[in-house]
Amino acid sequence: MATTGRPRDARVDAAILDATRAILARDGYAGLTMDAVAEQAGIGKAAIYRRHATKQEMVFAAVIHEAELPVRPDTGSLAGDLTALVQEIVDHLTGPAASAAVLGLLADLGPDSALGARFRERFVTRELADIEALLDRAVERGELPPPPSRPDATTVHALVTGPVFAFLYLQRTPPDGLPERLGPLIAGALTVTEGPPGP
Amino acid sequence: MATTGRPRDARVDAAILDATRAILARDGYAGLTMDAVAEQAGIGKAAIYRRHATKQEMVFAAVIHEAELPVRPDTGSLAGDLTALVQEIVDHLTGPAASAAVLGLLADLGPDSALGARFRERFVTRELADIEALLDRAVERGELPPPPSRPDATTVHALVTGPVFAFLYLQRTPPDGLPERLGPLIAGALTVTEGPPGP
Amino acid sequence: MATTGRPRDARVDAAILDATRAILARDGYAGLTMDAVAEQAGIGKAAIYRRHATKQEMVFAAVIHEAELPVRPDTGSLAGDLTALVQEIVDHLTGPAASAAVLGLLADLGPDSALGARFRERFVTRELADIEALLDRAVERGELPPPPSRPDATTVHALVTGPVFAFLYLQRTPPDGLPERLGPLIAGALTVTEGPPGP
Amino acid sequence: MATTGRPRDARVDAAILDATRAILARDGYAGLTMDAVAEQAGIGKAAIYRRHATKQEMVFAAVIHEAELPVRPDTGSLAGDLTALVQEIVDHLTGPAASAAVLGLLADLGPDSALGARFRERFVTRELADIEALLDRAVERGELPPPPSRPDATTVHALVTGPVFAFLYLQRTPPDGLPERLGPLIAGALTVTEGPPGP
DNA sequence: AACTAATCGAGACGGTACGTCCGGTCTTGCA
DNA sequence: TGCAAGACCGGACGTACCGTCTCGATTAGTT
Repeated sequence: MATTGRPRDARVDAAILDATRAILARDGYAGLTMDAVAEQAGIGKAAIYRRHATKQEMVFAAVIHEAELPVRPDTGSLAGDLTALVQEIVDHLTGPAASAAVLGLLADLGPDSALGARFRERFVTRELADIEALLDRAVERGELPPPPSRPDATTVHALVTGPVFAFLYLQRTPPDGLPERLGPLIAGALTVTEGPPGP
Repeated sequence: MATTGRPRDARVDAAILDATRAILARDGYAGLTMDAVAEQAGIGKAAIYRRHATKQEMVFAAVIHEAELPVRPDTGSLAGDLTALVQEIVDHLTGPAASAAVLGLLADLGPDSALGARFRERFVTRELADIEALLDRAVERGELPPPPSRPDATTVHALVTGPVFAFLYLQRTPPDGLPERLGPLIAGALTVTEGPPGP
Repeated sequence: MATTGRPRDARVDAAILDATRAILARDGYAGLTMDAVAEQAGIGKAAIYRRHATKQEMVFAAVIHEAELPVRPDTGSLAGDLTALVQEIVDHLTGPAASAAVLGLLADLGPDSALGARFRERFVTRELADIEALLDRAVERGELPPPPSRPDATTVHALVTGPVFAFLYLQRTPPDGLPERLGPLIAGALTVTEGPPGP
Repeated sequence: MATTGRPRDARVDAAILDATRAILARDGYAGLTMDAVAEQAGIGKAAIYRRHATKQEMVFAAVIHEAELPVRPDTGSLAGDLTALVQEIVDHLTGPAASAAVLGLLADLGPDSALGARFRERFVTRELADIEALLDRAVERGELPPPPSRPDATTVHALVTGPVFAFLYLQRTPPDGLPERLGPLIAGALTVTEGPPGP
């Protein structure tokens, strides 16, 4: 049915996402308006809706999808690897656009939407693979027992991302030095699941 | 200035909060409308705004403020106390109305609003006192070193509430057995703050 | 179902219709925007749609329905009565709002709509009664034969309004002196249907 | 500047005008969309705008310009000539496309546009020449006095087209037998311009 | 018993954002 | 250069929601 036609203008794609991020940083998620995005981007609203079915999709694309996940090198220890992981999550969530958007997005998505699934795929599933590798390295180093005693990747994910969320969005604590404090703490939680190491 | 006039009808107070919870459970936070609450409660919108200045205040009152915080008994161990604390938070957040409202509320409140401060007072400050007592008990038992080496209450709060948020709202994992798994894990994190056990 | 509630504000009704007429006079029917009406009237769009289901209904109410039909006195002759009738139609159609709206309204209405029927009721049916009386007076004076030879009221209506439309909207001729010229002409058409009056 | 290049496809011209007429007949003037015309014609929108500067121009071309004006023979009497003229106008305006378009076009054109002038040229100026001839023939026959007493062509034009418009678009009367009734009536109006027959 | 004053359900109010649609222009690749 | 396809900007559409205001009708407490 669709043959060729005029192709989408890549500059328009970029302008939409840039404007979305700028407005998020300036006015927050609640102050983000489709008309404002269109005006700031210098485009028509139809150009937005041609690309993003809903406001949530657009914000997701601007804030979550665009962010490139960096490689996670082996730091030589479980605590170091976890510190690096926390650092990365903190970096993600403290950007001006992301910090304004994440909660609103999470709230709007709900448990059942298709976009909610994609959101979780990005924020959960994809991290889980990295965490799995991180844990395997710790087992090789002897820091953790081999499976099935080895801690669950899902649990580690919750232990890593959860406190970051709590610090940033519940307590609204500034994130300075957070990774360095959280990383070893979580490593401690994982290495001694059967009680404190007595002599 | 204010003499007497007709007193407020307590049944209206209850009807508003009940309707709010019912609609939250049925339609979620995004589907919650002031007109819908009024209709479902069989009252006028003015009666709502006479009691709650904004939609967020109303939801806060219906979901957060109403819930009575239980007493937290001494379970005899740090891990037990933490398990009980996690259990209570999980209970709070898994009710049909609360689970629908918390994220939306958190997003709408933002870092600066007065209601945001009250929300945090409920969810953070008030918990901090209990956590402080919980930690003191652990010091007395010899499970933790005395201050200043004793872990920070804010950190413990983040370690406790954070993973619960992560499981419920990021991973959308069912909360079965969560407290029993999380409690000891966090206790482990606190008892070995000086790094993993040596070789 | 509907009990009392706050009654509609009559000043809002008037503001809407006034704004409609002002914008019609300034920007024409094509330039008439619901947003512009709302802004000019200093009200919200919802207040308009609460009263008028469509733009056409609103224009109809502003331009057609409001106009009060004057009484039509007996001028003593068929030609005089017809001249007065033409004069009145010309007056109706040369107002700044009406002249801008009538054609657009007529076009938008179409043959089948309910509003089209109301439009015709105003512009046709209601005139027909007056024309009937006018013709009866002419029969009494002996200017016209009694029924069934007496001309049809529908035909007279078309002979009266048609040329006015043609002058105003097809030829765009200024309406100066139109009634004085058209009235006797139509009277002539009616009095000699069987050919010119020969001696 | 303009060289040659690929010549325009005459089948495209026809497809556009056919589609325009079909959609006008099916959906009316208000339902006529440029995209719909392009799709129905199986062509691109650019091909339309290469031929017609605006939607109005296109409709004008499809409905007004295409119609070829027939020759108007001498019927031997003023009433006969006028009947034939009315018949022709009725024929023009009762086609499914024309009847849907004329009012909308007239409304969109307004008094000042260039296309409005062309519309009037077709519907007024061009008829005026024929009416002039028609009147001259009547003068030769002795049915009318010679100029300057002879009726004005513009007036005759309004007397002829006006009632047809009124019957078709105001009253929405079926046009059966209209020319036969209107022709003699207008002839009567013209022959007795000095008032009703005395006693 | 009359008065006062705040409440009640109902719903209109101004403002603002939504997502859709259309007119007229521009840009692809193909012919 | 023409052509089909379709993206582009601008702007109006009619709907929905928030928080406020205004009715007439209660419902106490105060005179």
